[in-house]
Amino acid sequence: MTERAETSADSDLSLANEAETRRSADSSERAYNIIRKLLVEFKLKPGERINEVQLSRSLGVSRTPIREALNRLASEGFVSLTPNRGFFVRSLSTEGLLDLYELRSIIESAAFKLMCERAEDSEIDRLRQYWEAIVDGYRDQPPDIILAEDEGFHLLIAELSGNPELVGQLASINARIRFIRRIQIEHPSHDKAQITSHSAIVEAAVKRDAENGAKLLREHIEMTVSATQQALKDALLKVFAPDNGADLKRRRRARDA
Amino acid sequence: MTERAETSADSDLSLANEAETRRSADSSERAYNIIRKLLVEFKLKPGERINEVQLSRSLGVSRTPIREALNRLASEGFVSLTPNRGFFVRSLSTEGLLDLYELRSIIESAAFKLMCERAEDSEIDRLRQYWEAIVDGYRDQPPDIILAEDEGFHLLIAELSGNPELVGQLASINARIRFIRRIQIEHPSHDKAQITSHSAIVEAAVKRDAENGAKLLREHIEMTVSATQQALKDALLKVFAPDNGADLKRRRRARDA
DNA sequence: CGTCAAGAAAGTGTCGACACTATTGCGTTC
DNA sequence: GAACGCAATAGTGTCGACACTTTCTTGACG
Repeated sequence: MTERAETSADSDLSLANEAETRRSADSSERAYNIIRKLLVEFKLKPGERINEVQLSRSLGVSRTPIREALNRLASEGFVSLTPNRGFFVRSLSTEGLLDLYELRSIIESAAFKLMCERAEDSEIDRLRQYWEAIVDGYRDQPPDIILAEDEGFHLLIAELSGNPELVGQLASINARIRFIRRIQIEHPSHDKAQITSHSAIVEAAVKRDAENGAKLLREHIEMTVSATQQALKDALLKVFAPDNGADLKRRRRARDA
Repeated sequence: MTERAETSADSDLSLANEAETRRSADSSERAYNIIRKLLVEFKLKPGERINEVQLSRSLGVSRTPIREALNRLASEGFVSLTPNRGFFVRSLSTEGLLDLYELRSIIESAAFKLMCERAEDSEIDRLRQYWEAIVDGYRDQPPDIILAEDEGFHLLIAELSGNPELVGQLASINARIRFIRRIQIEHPSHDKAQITSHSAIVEAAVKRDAENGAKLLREHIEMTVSATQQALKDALLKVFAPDNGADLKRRRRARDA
């Protein structure tokens, strides 16, 4: 069932981020990317136990790189490890997602303030340029591109804060909520508001209006949260009831610690 | 040199935290704790390459659990992995430390605000009780206890924020700066200010004065930063020049990306 | 005397195998 | 017929070995 992971998955996945520790095109790295993709696309379902042997067979490598990848994913919060029972897919319950968005909001607004204090004028201008370069065709891009551009925008703010730890944190959060953001982006209702938000944020940055910009960011992120809840329900429904979307009452999955 | 890791290290290390994924008393977990202890105590020196075979010999296990532990530590930022060259101890340069403290400050003040908004009265009271229970003997405890109590205090605030992601982040940050905090605690100059800080923070919590409490926390943390810089210098000196503390000019270590 | 190259040594990345733990299925007993 | 325990199965945790890469050593050449 989880067999036959698409083998072309190792290339296009790491769109944007991960300012962390880098690796090469090892088996281990490849496994990490593929498994993470399986996770964010719900090919591996929330709450499910991960069978290392199956995975190693379907990826064509031994269990060692699989386990290394899973350990890494456990540190990043994608999966959890119960001692002699194995790795489990951590189900992002609704609250879990909201917690993540809240953390993101905290970090981003803090990053914005720091950027206002510290960044060079030329750097602020880079942010402006970045946004202006993509704003025109923004709505017309495919979802993956929109997502990458959006993440890039926010990551750039984090970078201009001058604190690499913030960048790392944000990148890690992004990876965990990427799947839901992609779903959201496909609800076209949101794009317009997103564009005006970003423009307003850039404007605040140019003025170095830390308070207002931070507030805009908070609102920008929190605005998406309600839509997120619906998107999450849709996603879970799609996962647990791929065809018959009828009896959604009985689907009481997504229970997590 | 790094041989003979103290074998009694697996018990007392995990003082406080790690609300993350849990494991058992596996070899892997044991290795993780021991290696992390070696790292925070500078037994493994910043910038140094970590020899897996040596480590596995000195811990009496094979390389597999060693590598799992190192992967975990890499995700947490303690070490870095260069593809075919191995794991390296990430040297916490001065800026790196300041970045971490800044992140900590951001998260803690945000947590305080959220706690003020959300926590039950009884929970706030738990914070008050926690602090009152330890404040009397605070100064007289051994450093490790003081450190654990201090971390516990701040972690409790994070818990009362109601956002487990904040707890996890803070726990992870704590682990990375623990070594320097321990050194700081041994400079007795600081205790007094710390005690009054904590008391003031509790007071603000009881009044649910989010703004003031967050400000106090920021100051409380930033206050330690200048002391931290000196403490870091001392620590590095001790590490790289264990006996002859004379020519500190030539020690140009702690260079990091 | 310094530079470079080839070979030797050391070290990482991955594998298959085995021991031990958890789980499942079956038969026994009340 | 249900609960319990026991055996069989499935799955994780760890090991030692080997291939391949990097690093060090040695020796030849300019």
